[in-house]
Amino acid sequence: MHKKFLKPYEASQESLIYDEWEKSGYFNPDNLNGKTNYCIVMPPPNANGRLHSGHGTDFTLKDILIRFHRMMGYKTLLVPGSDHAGFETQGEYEKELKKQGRSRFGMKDKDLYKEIFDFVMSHKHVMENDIKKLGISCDWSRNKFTLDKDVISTSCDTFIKMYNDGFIYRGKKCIHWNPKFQTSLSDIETKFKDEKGKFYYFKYGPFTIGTARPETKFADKYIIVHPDDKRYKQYKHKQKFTVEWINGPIEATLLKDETADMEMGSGAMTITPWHSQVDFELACKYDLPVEQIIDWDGKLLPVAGEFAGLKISVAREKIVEKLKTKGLLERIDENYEHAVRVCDRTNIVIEPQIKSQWFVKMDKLSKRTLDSLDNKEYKILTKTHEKIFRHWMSNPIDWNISRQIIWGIQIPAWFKNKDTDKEEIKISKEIQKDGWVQDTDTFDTWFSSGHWPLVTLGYPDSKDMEFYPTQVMETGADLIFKWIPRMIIFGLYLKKEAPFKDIYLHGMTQDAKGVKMSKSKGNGLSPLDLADEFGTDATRMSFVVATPPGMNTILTKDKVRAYKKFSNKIWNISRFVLENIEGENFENKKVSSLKDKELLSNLDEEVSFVTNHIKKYRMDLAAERLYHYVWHEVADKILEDSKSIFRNGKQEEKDSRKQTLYTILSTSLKLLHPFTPFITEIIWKELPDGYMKDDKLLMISKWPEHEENK
RNA sequence: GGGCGAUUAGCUCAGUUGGUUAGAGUGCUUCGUUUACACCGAAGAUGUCGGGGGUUCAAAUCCCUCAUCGCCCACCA
Repeated sequence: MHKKFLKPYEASQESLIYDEWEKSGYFNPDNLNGKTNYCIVMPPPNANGRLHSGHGTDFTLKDILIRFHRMMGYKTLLVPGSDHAGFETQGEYEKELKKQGRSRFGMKDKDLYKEIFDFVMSHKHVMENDIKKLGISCDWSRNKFTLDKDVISTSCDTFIKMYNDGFIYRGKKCIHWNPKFQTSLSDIETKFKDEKGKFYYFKYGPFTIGTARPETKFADKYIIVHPDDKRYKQYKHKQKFTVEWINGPIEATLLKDETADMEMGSGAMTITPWHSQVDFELACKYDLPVEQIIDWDGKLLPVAGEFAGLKISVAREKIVEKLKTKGLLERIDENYEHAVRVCDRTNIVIEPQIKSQWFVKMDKLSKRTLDSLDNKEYKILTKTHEKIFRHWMSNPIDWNISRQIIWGIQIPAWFKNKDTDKEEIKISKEIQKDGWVQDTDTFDTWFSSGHWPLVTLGYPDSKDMEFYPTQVMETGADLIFKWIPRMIIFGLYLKKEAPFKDIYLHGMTQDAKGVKMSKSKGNGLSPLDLADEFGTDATRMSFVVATPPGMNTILTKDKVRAYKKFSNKIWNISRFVLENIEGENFENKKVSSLKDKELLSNLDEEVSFVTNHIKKYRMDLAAERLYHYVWHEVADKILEDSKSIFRNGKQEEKDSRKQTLYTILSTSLKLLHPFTPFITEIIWKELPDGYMKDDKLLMISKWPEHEENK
């Protein structure tokens, strides 16, 4: 009797195995004998966060592919890494600062960067332990962080190369400016606040225009009405008018555009492109001049005439007063409710301003990406996603890569007389003296993470570049137009080759109500909690089964619980088989019974099915098939049948069956290993040496032989 | 506003290119403890495959339409 197997299965035994795998060195391809490379790069999770169920699905699928190919004899590499997660982490750290009664405003950028860096480094191991807990067989000796020196250096090199090749230019964009703290803010650093205010109606030539911000209107020269608005039918698009305005007569032009809201006020509005996102877009559409009215401190510029230098809050009433005197004020709506954009943390009202930002020209790069797809240099596995991808890439707009945060890679651009007519630019990674000031903006996170397959493999000259291009990029479907195109673009641009051969996108993980799991909704199921409660193997199974490529999956505890029972089943099958083959020597015996030959032939079919489906990225179907084979065939039928043979059969029948059971068990363990690595490795230790046990570690034992196209 | 997808047993979902009697898990009913396992086994009940129309010898599967839900992107659509 096997003493150890008298105990029931407990998932807690899993924790001992990962160390053993890691110490064996076989996560590192340098220690594998295979000739053909098989490499997958893991999308980097937030270094400062925990893994969520999306990562669970993500990493489990990759690990299945890696473990399968390792057993198939490939030289496999799964590269781990972590992301600095710009916005999110800076926000987290600001909360931390708040607890200490401090604020990022007033801090030097460099000091803040250093503090966040140390903060993240001290938390990174938590997320990494999460990956280990899920049993992911990645090579930790190649671990990467998105702010490692070489990543920064490579991203900057690409920026410089693209600038010199004419792919990068400086263009204007409307940003959120905090005038008190003299900084621009990202979208998520701002929020809307409902406010009750006044809405003014002024005479503007033959029109009545409505506005909540009279102080911005000095240089407004364009009136917008809806093309279908019957009130303005008699006027023509681009018709000119001379109108009396705040500081005397000006020439105004009428534009008919659908942006105008007929329901709002009089249906006519004037635009102030420098201080409004929507107006700026209109100005770009019609190629209108844009003029700054309010300076960076929130005071009026000389264009305001007698009001120049006044704070906008003071100026407003005075301007209304003047217009009233001139007889241009029609009426004031006192109860105007609207949402004002304010700084998320300081509640300071945001002043939209136009600032120059860096853009990447996308037309040629996108076209090249599509050409490469047409030439089948890489494949997108699901047709739906290929359609979305093609559509997106066929209509590229230029990519704004400037971000107004500190926690990122600072753009290697230097200025003299920035944002003036005399602006001078120098692009360089080196520190510049003589009055040159570096751009305070950082790269959009996708700019640096677009280099991920390159930098994780040590681009440009590391030996690891032999793993480039990688085999497959497997990630959440939401990244089809964020990350995937960027990686392909940079791969093609720098290395003349797409960074992966296949693109496999899994869906989003949803809760029981079909809502996407996310931190903000608080409906997530932590894969770590699930692993604690039901075991990692069960959790992995639940991530895989019923998760076909591209489809959303719903994760519930009931599902995981079902696979915990499955783990128990595997354990007890093994217990039964091991107890019955105890002390047998299989070397010279053959399977003699016809029934047993049939069982082994059925087993071959399982091997073929599982193998071929993993190759086709249908891990979901492979896992489901294994589940049914192991439970309802092996346990329910074969084991039950064996009991009567062992009780009443002839010696020859018994021997034949024992041999058959051992073959079925060892083969099943191999087939199951990529899906449920822990329990299979634990049981593998108990198999008698020799015969089917070709290596001490199941992880690197040989995948069962199979027929190719069954 | 635009795009994409889903709708199959009480619940959560499979169903690969159309092809016998539509399948799993979970839940439910009855029975059962014999060489692993009660985290078990055996047997069973449950479905107008969202509604309507079309193509076909044949539709859960292909086409059209309506309804409901979800996801993504919002100067790209």
